[in-house]
Amino acid sequence: MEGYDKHAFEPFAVTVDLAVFTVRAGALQVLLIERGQEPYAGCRALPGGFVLPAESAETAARRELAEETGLADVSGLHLEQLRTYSEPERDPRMRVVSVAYTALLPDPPEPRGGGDAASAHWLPYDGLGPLAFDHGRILADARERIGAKLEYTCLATAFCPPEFTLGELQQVYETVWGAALDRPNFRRKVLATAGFVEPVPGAARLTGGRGKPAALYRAGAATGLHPPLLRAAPPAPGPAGPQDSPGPQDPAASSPSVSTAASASALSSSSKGPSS
Amino acid sequence: MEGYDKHAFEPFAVTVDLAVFTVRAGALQVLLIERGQEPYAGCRALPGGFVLPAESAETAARRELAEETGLADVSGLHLEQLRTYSEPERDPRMRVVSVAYTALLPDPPEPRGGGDAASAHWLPYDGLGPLAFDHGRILADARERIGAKLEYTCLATAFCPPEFTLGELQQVYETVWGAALDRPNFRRKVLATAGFVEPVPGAARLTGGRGKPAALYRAGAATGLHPPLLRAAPPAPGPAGPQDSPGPQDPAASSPSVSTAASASALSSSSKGPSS
DNA sequence: CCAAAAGTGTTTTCCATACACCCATGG
DNA sequence: CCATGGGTGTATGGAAAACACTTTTGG
Repeated sequence: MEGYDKHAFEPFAVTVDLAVFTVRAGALQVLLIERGQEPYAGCRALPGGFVLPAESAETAARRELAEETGLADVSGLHLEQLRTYSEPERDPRMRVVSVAYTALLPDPPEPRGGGDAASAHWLPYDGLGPLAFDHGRILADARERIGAKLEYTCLATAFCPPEFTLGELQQVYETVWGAALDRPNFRRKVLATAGFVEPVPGAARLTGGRGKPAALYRAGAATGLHPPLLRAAPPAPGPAGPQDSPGPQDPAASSPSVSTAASASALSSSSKGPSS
Repeated sequence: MEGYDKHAFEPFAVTVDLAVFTVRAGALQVLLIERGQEPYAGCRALPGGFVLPAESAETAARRELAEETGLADVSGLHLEQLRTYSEPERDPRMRVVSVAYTALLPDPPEPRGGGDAASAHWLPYDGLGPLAFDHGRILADARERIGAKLEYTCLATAFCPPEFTLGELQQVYETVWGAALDRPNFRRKVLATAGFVEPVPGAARLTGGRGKPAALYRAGAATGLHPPLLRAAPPAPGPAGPQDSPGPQDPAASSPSVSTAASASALSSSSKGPSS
């Protein structure tokens, strides 16, 4: 195993797959493309592409993110490695090892990308049908991780524009967790955590309609939340599980290795009413 | 990017690297090999090897784990994907993308592997010198993850033999976190968390010497800890950071992409007194 | 004036901490 | 009988959940 030989191994293709999320219209939405080519033609799939010889997977992911979203500047967006998927049969054509990334965007991104031939669409996460390859599992893994990271990191601000109200931040939590939070307590918790958010010197802003204008905040310098902001009890280990949050789709299944054991509980939109 | 062509890309080698930890003699120890070949010859490195054409990275990691530890049965050991390292220059010879895994072993594993030519050794994590390639960073990432996961998962039992005492479990926490815990409170917390540990019907056991015999426990079915078992405040965000836990070595650096902003705080062994 | 959303205050409950203390064993 | 480690009990402080209440806007 120490003897390197460029031809001792079959060529592996290395790609990146992107699970790009945003919160809009009170729903968690995902950026998906529709495949044209044959393996899974017509199916929805995660955006992605090859890692070029001179770039890291991280660089490739950010490049693809720019191409697929059509955004000019993606340097400020949250992009984070999820994990790597390497099952030998995950692509029927050849051996493809894919490094999956999760990206988080604030609400107002361009609805569809323009860089590529395959058009990308924002679709609500709940009620998605099966995806191409093992992308359903990748997406489910990404979604689970986001929900978990909201508990103990300041990640939620990545879903918000540069300046936001605490109400918007709370909506991010409520949308991702699928549970209502007590506003006074949420407020206290966020403000008590040093470096989570910081007030903007400017004045207050209307919320778009009736209601008292809300103060504006910026994301702070902190990345971790100590102590964490806990939700009820998502990982119901075994019995007696009154499921709450939308356990949305369970497309290309496979059992997660770490296993939260809490599988889907279809209570969102029972059948798929997607493109409306 | 949709047009597949087996020759459109330069061949990537895909490998696995293993960060294998154990707790022995009150210290966190790591399994390392000493390189014979030239790039970084004589340097310590993580065990690892190529992913074979027909296997997944996970399978390759478990195979390497068996080879390097010399253990006959590694099926019960905790093995978990850490992340993938893909910087173009991480191996001077060619393009190597490496999927890193973290493995946790109970105390009494064979001290060194026998499968491979390169002999593996257990070495205390604190006070290590620089490692080959970017393995120093990989190891640091793995170590950080372990410390964090002890807080909100039942991972600690992976460091323990099939049957263990609460004192042993507590020692795992204290060793990994580098902080003393209050025994009565630790005990209550662990026993109050359903599914963390379960008592063994058999009788009590001596602790090896003086002291009251301790009850034996087994790992339970739960994977997550709700609520978590928090330590003091590891990620000091920016200013005014009275560092506590040993920020051990910071070998082959590079700035982490996700960045906890809290970089190493050399207070363990001030300078590097490595190979002693 | 009413609805809706922001923001403040208060009470209650629970949990983590910090101890004091008893039990069982080896020397 | 004393040191050592296992195990139990208990008081106290602080934070989180629950909820009543005021403020400020638009219709």
